[in-house]
Amino acid sequence: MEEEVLKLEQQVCFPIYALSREIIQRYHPFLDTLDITYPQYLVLMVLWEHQKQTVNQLGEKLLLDSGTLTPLLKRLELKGLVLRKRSNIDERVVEISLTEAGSAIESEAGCIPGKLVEALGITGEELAELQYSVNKILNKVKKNKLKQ
Amino acid sequence: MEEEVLKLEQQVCFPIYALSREIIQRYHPFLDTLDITYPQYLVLMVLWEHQKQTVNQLGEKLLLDSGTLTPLLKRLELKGLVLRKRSNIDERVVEISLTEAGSAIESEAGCIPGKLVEALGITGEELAELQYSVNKILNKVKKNKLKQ
DNA sequence: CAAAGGTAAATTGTATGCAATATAATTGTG
DNA sequence: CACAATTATATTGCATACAATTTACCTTTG
Repeated sequence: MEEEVLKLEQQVCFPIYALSREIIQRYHPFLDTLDITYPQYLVLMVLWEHQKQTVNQLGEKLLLDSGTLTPLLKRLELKGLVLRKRSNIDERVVEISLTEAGSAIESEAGCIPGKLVEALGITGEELAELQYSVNKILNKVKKNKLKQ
Repeated sequence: MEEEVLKLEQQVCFPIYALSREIIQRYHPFLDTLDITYPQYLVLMVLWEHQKQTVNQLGEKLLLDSGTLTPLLKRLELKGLVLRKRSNIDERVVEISLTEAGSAIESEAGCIPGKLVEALGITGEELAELQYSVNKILNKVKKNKLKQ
């Protein structure tokens, strides 16, 4: 009986981990058009909403650290989509902002969420249920993280 | 109005992607004790249940390809936890099985799922709801994958 | 104001992920 | 049986993730 806890389907994380990777794969055809990866798309999404962000602010929103973000942002800079500039007020801080090209592709990206849901073959209701339960747990886990 | 679709919280995938990484981080203290990573733990879990598996079978269950599994399995072999052996019947196939050490740590791992739920600070009910909605979508997406 | 302490990024090293390609073995077919 | 097509892994190359450390720059405090 008790060995049941070590089965794959019953794990807390495996289905989430697998689903995350599956969905990111579905993004590929759409993101390829823009020549960006999924994490790069997330960074751009934050910038489309907030114009300018420090590496730290991006990290807080995306739950990523500088070890991941620094090289990723350098690649976005190379593609000409963002600017990286040391703050004048505090030289430790690097401010990330959009270039014209980076701003421009927002309109091209607008259709992606809709197309993705279609590509996944799920209903709006199923999606809403999933988002609700995932967000609830994510918020709890994030809060719980600060306590540790 | 319509630009709302490009906000982070409303994305299909971001919360799942972030939650997956957060949970895997919570596994760390427990997996460190066994000196294995999370994907390595998943492979062992399949083997604890099925004794012997080909690389392909592992890939189907974990949704990973040989590009990920081959080096991962070599690392597990180096740690002395699994054996990799070409099948006699079909030399293309590599069969993965547990060593004594690999079997032995199953009992040490038995307590991990319980400890993890505790570490996440979520209730059994919340967990059940999450598992239900995630598994439902994952199954749909997996089925949908074959059609493509 | 100088030294200690803290902070923000960058760097280093290791381990995934995964697309694309290569390699080797097996199978199907004329 | 020869040979094309298929299949199972392995390899290559690139892009994350992330722990741990380093570096450079503030900030605080005696």
